[in-house]
Amino acid sequence: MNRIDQWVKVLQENGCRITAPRRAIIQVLAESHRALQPNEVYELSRASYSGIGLVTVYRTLERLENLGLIQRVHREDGCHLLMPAANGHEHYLVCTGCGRTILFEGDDLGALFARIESGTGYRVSDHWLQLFGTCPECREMGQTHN
Amino acid sequence: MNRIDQWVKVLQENGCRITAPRRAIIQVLAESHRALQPNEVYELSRASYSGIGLVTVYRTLERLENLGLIQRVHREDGCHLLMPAANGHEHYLVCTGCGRTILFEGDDLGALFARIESGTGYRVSDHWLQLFGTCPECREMGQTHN
DNA sequence: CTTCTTATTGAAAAACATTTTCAATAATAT
DNA sequence: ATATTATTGAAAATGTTTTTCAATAAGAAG
Ligand SMILES: [Mn+2]
Ligand SMILES: [Mn+2]
Ligand SMILES: [Zn+2]
Ligand SMILES: [Zn+2]
Repeated sequence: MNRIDQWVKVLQENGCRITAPRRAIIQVLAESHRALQPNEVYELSRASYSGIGLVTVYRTLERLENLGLIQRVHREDGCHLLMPAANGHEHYLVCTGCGRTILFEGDDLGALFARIESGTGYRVSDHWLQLFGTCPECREMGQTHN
Repeated sequence: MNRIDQWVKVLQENGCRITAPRRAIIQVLAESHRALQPNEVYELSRASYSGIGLVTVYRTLERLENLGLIQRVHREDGCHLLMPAANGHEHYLVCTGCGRTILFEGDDLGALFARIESGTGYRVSDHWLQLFGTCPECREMGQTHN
C-alpha cells in the first residue's frame, strides 16, 4: 500500500471526506522528497486541480499535521516547511544545496540526557535533532562546477 | 565585563552607533533567561525607552543576530524567538512550562554522523540539537498544584 | 565646543503570510 | 434519491515583517 492510499485511509478513519483538492494536496506532499512551503504546495497542487484555493491548502496542511502525516522541517530562514512525517524515532537530514531531505535514526542521547538531568535539575522529556549537509548529487555538482 | 558591555563593545567595533533605543533592546535581551518574540522585546524595551518603535526593534534584532550575539530558539509552533547566543558548541534546553532556557554542551554525535555519511552518501556539515523538558521550579509547581 | 557626515530613528505605507467569515457545493450515510 | 453536514473558494480581516522617507542625533574631525 503506497503512501497516498495510506494517508487517504487515515483521513477517512478520522471522519474526513476525500475531495479533489485534498487528493491534489496529498499527492504533492506524499511524493515530495524535500520540504515544501504552503505556497509551494499550493502551486504544485494546481497542476492536478487548478481551481484549488490557497485557503484549502492551509486547512488541509493543518489536518495532515494534526493527524501526524506531515511534519515541519526547520531551516535557517524559517520553519514553515512541510514533509511527510518521520516514523517513530527518526530525524531529518536536509541537503543545504537542493533541499532534498532524508530520514535517519539511531541517535543515542541517553547518556547525555542523564548527565544533563543530574547536572541541572531539569528533566528532559523531548529532543529535537536535525542535521544539515550535502547530498551526493549536490556534492558532485559542486566539485565539477566550482 | 558583563554581557551588556560586551555587546555594546561588539556593536561599536562593527561601526554601529550606540543609541538609547539600542541600549534598551540590548538590556532586555542580554538579561533574559528565556527566548523572546520580537513583540515581547518591544514591550519590554518600552519600560526603559518608551518612545521606541517596533521597527527599530526588528532592525536591532537583525543586527544582533548577524553579529552572533543573539540566536533563534525553535519551538513547536515557531522559530522566531530570540536568546543570547550560545558560545561555541552549546545547545539549548527549553523548559516547556515557563520557557526558561539553559545551555548545555557535550553532545557526542561523531559516531552517528560517521554512520550516516557512510550509509547515505550525504556529508553532514551542521547539526541542530535542542532539548525540551521541565525546569525544577515548574516540576515542583506541577506536583503541588495538579 | 562647533561643525560635518551619515547611521539611525519613528511614522506611515506596503508587503506578506495566515486566519476568519460566509454562502454555495459536494461527499457520504441513510 | 434524499438528507446531513463537512468542505470549499472568495473576500475580508488579522497579524507580522519590511520598505520608504524626512527628521534626528551619534560620533568623527577640526
Ligand atoms: Mn532522536
Ligand atoms: Mn552539538
Ligand atoms: Zn542536494
Ligand atoms: Zn520552567
